[in-house]
Amino acid sequence: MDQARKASAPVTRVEKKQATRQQLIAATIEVIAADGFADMTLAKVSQRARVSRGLVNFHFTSKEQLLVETLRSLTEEYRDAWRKAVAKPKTARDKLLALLRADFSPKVCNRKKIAVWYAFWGEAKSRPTYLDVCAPADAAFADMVERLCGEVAEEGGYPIDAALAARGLRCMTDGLWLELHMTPQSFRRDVAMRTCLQYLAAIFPKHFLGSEFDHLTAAALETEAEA
Amino acid sequence: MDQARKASAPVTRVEKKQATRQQLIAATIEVIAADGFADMTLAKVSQRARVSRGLVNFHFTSKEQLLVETLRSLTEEYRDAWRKAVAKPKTARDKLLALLRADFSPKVCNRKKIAVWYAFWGEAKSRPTYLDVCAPADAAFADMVERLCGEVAEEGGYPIDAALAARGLRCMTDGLWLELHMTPQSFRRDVAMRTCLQYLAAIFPKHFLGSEFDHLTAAALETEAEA
DNA sequence: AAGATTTGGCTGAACGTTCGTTCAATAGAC
DNA sequence: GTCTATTGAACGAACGTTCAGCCAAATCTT
Repeated sequence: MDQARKASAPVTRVEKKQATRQQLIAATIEVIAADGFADMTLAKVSQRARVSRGLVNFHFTSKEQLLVETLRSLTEEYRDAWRKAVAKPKTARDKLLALLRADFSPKVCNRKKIAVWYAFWGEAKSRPTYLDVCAPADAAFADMVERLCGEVAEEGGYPIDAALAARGLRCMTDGLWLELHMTPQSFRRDVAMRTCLQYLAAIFPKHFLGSEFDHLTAAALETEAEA
Repeated sequence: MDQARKASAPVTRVEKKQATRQQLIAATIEVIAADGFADMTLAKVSQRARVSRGLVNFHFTSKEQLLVETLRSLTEEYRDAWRKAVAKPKTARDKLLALLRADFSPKVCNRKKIAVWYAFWGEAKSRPTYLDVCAPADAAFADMVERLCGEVAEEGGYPIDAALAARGLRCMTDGLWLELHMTPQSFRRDVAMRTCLQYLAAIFPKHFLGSEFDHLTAAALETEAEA
């Protein structure tokens, strides 16, 4: 039954439906990144997705739900990224490094998606639905960072508060995302990584004080695929 | 000519005009904090400011300019706050501490105003006018933090990159603001302060490793005047 | 000093536009 | 032939903006 189908060309109806649905979400991300949350319009979304004006209300019950599903898509992509990153390494130290690398990887950390994240965050207080979508994932991420910092702290016997250290690291990465959003010309991935690494090296010197800095100027971090 | 006038009751026409202008900006902040940027409406603003519907277009040429002036007001208030904080202490160490205390003071760091900040940041990419308003002030703040970190680093002869340390501190405070915005129930001023202080103590141990932590649990930090 | 006149902040209704949503008609996959 | 994803026109609501009129403060006149 299951023939060999490429992901590029959906043939069955349910596949096609799911494809256009994803297409609409992708178009929503592009429109928000380009025009902002307030000027995001279903007409613009349908135009960018190359579909008719009324199709959005067929796939999504309302504009609001399209936005919720867009945020859900972003949240899941981010969660999958850091879960995959943290799965490979063995030690807590290397897991933390992988987490940072994932946080600044071009797939999740590019101007377009950061703009959409901040657009949603800007509306978060007035629309609790958005919080319901991403809060569990954010809490899971915070737990993971705190657990890893706790392990490293225990290993090294550092006289610091691991919860505070984890909070500081999370907030620092969020702030670095903000720098990419507001002053992209002054943002560089390797600088962002080194900023976090200097912090980690200061609180966990035995684990992070080393030649790690040299690796991160490598060209691998500089490839900026804004797709 | 100049009679003794209280600031509470403007009598002359120009005073009254300036007062209602400020009233409209204050109402704008409240509406954005309550309903979000996308649902902010001139009707809501005029209703909250207790003025008629068409008055906004008398004081401001358009809705867009009302928003720009609101952001300008917010930016100047924040700039004045950290300038005043940094003026009193003598040493770079104490100036940094005062900067942090100002950053988390209830006057600038409360749910309402943080929500408005993030609302504007969410629209920053698509409306460069907003960036023009706050970019100079942000740059001045960044310069100040970097200068102070540089002084402390030189004093202590710490083997770290002062620019990276300053960037890390700025991003950490921005991220802590985001925490207040997204998960206000898990935010506490003293915890935010301690998060930053643990960072400073780690990179500048001779300057910030001390009994500073105890002070910050004082009730003075806990007074949350969300006005 | 007091009335007369001008000035300017302020009102609220009206207008034109834009947006989200609905729905009958259509075309292509099953 | 049936079902369903898709179209595009149409509708109603909501929004930003405009404007003629109003009233009190400021200025001028006597």
